[in-house]
Amino acid sequence: MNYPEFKQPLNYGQVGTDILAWWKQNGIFEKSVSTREGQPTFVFYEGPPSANGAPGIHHVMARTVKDIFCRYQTLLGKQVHRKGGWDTHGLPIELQVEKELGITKEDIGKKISIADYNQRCRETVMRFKAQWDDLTEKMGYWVDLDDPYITFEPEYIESCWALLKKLYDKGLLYKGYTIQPYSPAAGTGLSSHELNQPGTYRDVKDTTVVAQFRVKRDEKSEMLFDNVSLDEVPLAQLYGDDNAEPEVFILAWTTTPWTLPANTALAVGPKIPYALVRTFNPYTYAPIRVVLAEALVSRYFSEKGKDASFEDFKPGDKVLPWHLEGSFKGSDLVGINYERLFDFVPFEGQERAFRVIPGDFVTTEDGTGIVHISPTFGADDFRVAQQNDIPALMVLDDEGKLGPIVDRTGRYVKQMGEFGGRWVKNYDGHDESGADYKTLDESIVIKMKGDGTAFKVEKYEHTYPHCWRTDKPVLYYPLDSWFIKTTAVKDRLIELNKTINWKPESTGTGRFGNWLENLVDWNLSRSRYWGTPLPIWRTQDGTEEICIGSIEQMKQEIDKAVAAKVMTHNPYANGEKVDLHRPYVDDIFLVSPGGEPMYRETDLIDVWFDSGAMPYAQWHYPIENGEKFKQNFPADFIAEGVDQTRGWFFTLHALAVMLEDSVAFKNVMANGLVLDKNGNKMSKRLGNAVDPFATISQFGPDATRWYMIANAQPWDNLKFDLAGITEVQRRFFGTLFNTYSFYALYANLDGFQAREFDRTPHAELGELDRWILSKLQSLILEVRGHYDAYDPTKAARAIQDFVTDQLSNWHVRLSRRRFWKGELTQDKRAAYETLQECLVTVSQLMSPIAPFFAEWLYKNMTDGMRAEAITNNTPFAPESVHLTLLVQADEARIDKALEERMELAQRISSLTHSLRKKSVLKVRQPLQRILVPVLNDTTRAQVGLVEDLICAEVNVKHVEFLDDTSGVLVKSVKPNFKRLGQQYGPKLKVVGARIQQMTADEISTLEKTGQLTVNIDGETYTLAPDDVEIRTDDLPGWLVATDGPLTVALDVTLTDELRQEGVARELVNRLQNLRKDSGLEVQDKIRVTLGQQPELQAAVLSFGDYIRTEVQALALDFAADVNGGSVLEFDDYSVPVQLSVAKG
RNA sequence: GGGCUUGUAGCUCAGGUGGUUAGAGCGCUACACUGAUAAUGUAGAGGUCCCUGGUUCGAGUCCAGGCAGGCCCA
Repeated sequence: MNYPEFKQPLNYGQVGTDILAWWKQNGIFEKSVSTREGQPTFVFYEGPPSANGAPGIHHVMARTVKDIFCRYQTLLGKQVHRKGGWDTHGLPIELQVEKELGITKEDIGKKISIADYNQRCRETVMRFKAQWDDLTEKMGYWVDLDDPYITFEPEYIESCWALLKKLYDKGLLYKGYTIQPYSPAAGTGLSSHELNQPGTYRDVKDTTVVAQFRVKRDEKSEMLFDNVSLDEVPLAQLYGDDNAEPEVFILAWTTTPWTLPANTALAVGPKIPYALVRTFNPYTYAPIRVVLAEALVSRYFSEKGKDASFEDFKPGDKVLPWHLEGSFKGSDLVGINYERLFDFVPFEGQERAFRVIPGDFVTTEDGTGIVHISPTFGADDFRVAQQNDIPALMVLDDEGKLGPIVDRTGRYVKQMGEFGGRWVKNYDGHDESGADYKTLDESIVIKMKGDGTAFKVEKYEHTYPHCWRTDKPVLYYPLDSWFIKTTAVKDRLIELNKTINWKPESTGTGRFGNWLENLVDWNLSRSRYWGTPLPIWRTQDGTEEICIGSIEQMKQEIDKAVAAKVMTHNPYANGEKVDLHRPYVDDIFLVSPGGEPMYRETDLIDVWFDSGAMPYAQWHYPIENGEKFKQNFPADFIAEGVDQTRGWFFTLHALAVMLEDSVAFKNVMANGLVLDKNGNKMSKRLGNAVDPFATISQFGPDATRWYMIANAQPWDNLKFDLAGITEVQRRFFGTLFNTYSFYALYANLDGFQAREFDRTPHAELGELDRWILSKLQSLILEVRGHYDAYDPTKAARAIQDFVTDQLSNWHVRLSRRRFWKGELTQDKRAAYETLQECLVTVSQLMSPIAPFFAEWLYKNMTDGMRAEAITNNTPFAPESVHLTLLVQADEARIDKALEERMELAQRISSLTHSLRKKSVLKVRQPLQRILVPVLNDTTRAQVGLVEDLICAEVNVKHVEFLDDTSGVLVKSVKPNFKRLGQQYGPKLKVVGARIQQMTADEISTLEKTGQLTVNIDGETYTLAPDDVEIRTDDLPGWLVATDGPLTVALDVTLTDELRQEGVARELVNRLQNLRKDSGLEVQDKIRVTLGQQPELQAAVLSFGDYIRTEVQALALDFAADVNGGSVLEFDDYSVPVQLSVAKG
């Protein structure tokens, strides 16, 4: 047996495990890399997963995408190394350990030593490694698991240090501050995780104020002044001076009045409309004009006061008269200068501050639509201030350091005049019960009321975060942080990003591009324990510091420190193993050039630095392996979830640009999410998570992968439905399996073994074979194109369509008779060769997506020719499809005309089936002819070439063409709107209507003379043949079916001969069923005896040979009494039958 | 709130540069076909192409504004 045969249905899960075992035994993955030694490389970076949780089905998705392109490039002959990696640091691991130990961050270093704690983290982080490795294998993801990079290893951390030092030496690493949640009572910063603890957000009642910021009149703000409505004479009188104009104020609301002295800017929404309103201050009754969002005017001004008399207004009146004087877009207001509200402390940045700036976070939900910005007390404020070059208001403390106007205990600094030393909130628990007690906020607004800078003061209840330990309100406060100055290379980041091929493109230009446009410096600091420590040591006063770039350098510095008696001894003096984690690095003290001791800055760095450093650190570069690094940088391809856009994708890009002035990757695919079948996020809690292991073992890895890729583009979210896998399995894999089984069954019967080169010359092949081979070449071109463009979905769909619709359902179906009959003729040989070529090529094309099944198919198809191939070193010499070189399309074999006429054959067949159905004539009943109207010779010739195929498919004797000369064609005409529209524009309607009314004579004139002049409403139009589409969709007296320009009529006349042939076919069908039911093998010969029945006997008389050949009967007789056999059921009668196997 | 993205049949998805009658598969119904077939064929039912405006002779497609879902960021 040349080709293995399998029982239906195939167990696809078993195929997966069998092939996997075979791969392992034969080291196929290793060979897929080693056999490409010396070839051009395709560099792939594995984004390291974290093994502290079990893998989910979405990991199958992400890794399938990675695998596809690595395998594809291997098929193209490139060498693709795939070093695996593990991401091992970070907050999720720490939180998991805290949870398991039942401790909080506060307990670390107290209840548990940092050393023990980090040891726990180290053990926890690889907990699910075995499961991950298992999934990797079972899903067929080829990645090198034997030598992965692990981010907690000393070499890896050392590389990170070396890179940090490079950045430091370039001046890109600096200490600054960010605004973070801070608990003054506890004296500590709070992580967002701590802030998300239940109960931290509580309702509080605060004193709020709408503050008035006085606009400076200058060129920029002139528009707010020059459109005073001068016709309102009484106003001028009211101010007592014809030239006097009320001052203009910008209104801004705050729930934290104590931040107002730190105000340095006001933010408006660029697209928001704003209003200029004339009115009075409700506390001082001074005439004023104010700016606020148009949408919020009604919140501050009553309907009653609208355009009310300004003359009649008296101090003390409840209703403020107001008048709308102008409106502006936020963008018009940007750049306006205003006066500082409080000036307790000197401020050097004066001239750059106190400006109106745009802010993307501004809304008209509450307040005034204008946001007060104090860069030292709000994260948004800080960011937007930085982007607009607005300085923060800082004061010098006793030690000469700059700081905010609030100290770390939560009090105003003493320079704050009458408010100096006061608590911003009640952080010390002082007594608030006195009748005269005023909070700082209250004191401030009272002062503002007097100054005429408060427009509205009210108590307001809102939710505000509180420290989970002290129950005191959180302060957003500037805290020290180390930064990488990514803004310094912003332009280069943007420029190089434009050279990256993003899939989908919008993620690169939109999500990532916009992020780069609004870049702020990368905050590296994390106050945690399990991670890469910041390698910076500083003196107490911060004037001297050193950045360590290697273990060697650290040891040398330690020696210096020992010499200077800063350290007692060098713990690594005798070659002890170095652990660069805390607490060990914290116990190292260095000495400054000035002789001062230096202490390590206690921060860890952002784990994203770890993963972004992977192109370098995976090789322990730049400490060593410079050559290896060069060969593997940058990556040709990476792929991760779209959620990595500002994570891994960014850190890779940022580090590559800063360190190498290069991109880190040339092609990147950002894949979407895997949702449940209802479009909801999968989660263990909801119980809708799909278990990848169960899925793979039930459906096999190939159907799972194929479904995920074929169903939706990888960058779209996938609604994961197991029913979809079943469908893929049945429709695609089932069909492909059946096609193979069919081939194997008959090839084995004939003892046929395909050979690589001894084949029927292409020119000698029949239409059907040349057609499918032409389609196959087209498919190769198409699929290669899709893979090259990183579009695996289109590749999968094209392969699927070819296999099910073209190969199985047309080529094989129409070729069946060629396989059934007799000897191994030249035509039969050609049929085998053609099918063999299609199947092997499909196995190659599909192998990146369905690696196991493709392997199964390839091996079944080619194992029999392997020995010869190896001897001659020909394309099928490799034992695995994944070691082959992807076949090139032979474009000489693409015959578009042939593909077109086969499509005509398919459509005509379909129409004929439809007509049979309408006439209730089963396909088994032969009919004389079908009629096909043709209006040009090309179509006629095309259809003529496939006439035999059509006849066989729809069981008619011939195709008859009807042309103009037949005189029976009825033509109709349809306007060609595209052409007519371009030509006639608005007149298309009347022209189109006129065309649809064309008479047969007019059509004929147009056809013969090439033009037709028509008159519509007195205007003359000359029509050309291209302006219309002429078709014949009616044949009087015939039942017709049409499909676009194609029309088919069926001659339903039945002659006696046709009837008899129909009966003969029925008989064949019954006998074949009987053979099958009796369990006979395909090649068994039989003898048949039938009961006497006139119609059958007549049919056998005429078609005996045909029947005997079909059912492989040596004898076919009638007898009066047939007993003990079966009964054949026909439409109107039953006939007993006796069937026996003919020996010999 | 911002950026990006998705919205077409019960479900999953196609629908270059606008062209009048919007398709496929699955599912459903009916009939047929079947010596490779858990396949296949034919027919039927099933659509406010998310909504509202606009541009145009003509909009699923282009523009503007919304609505709803998703991701990331605040």
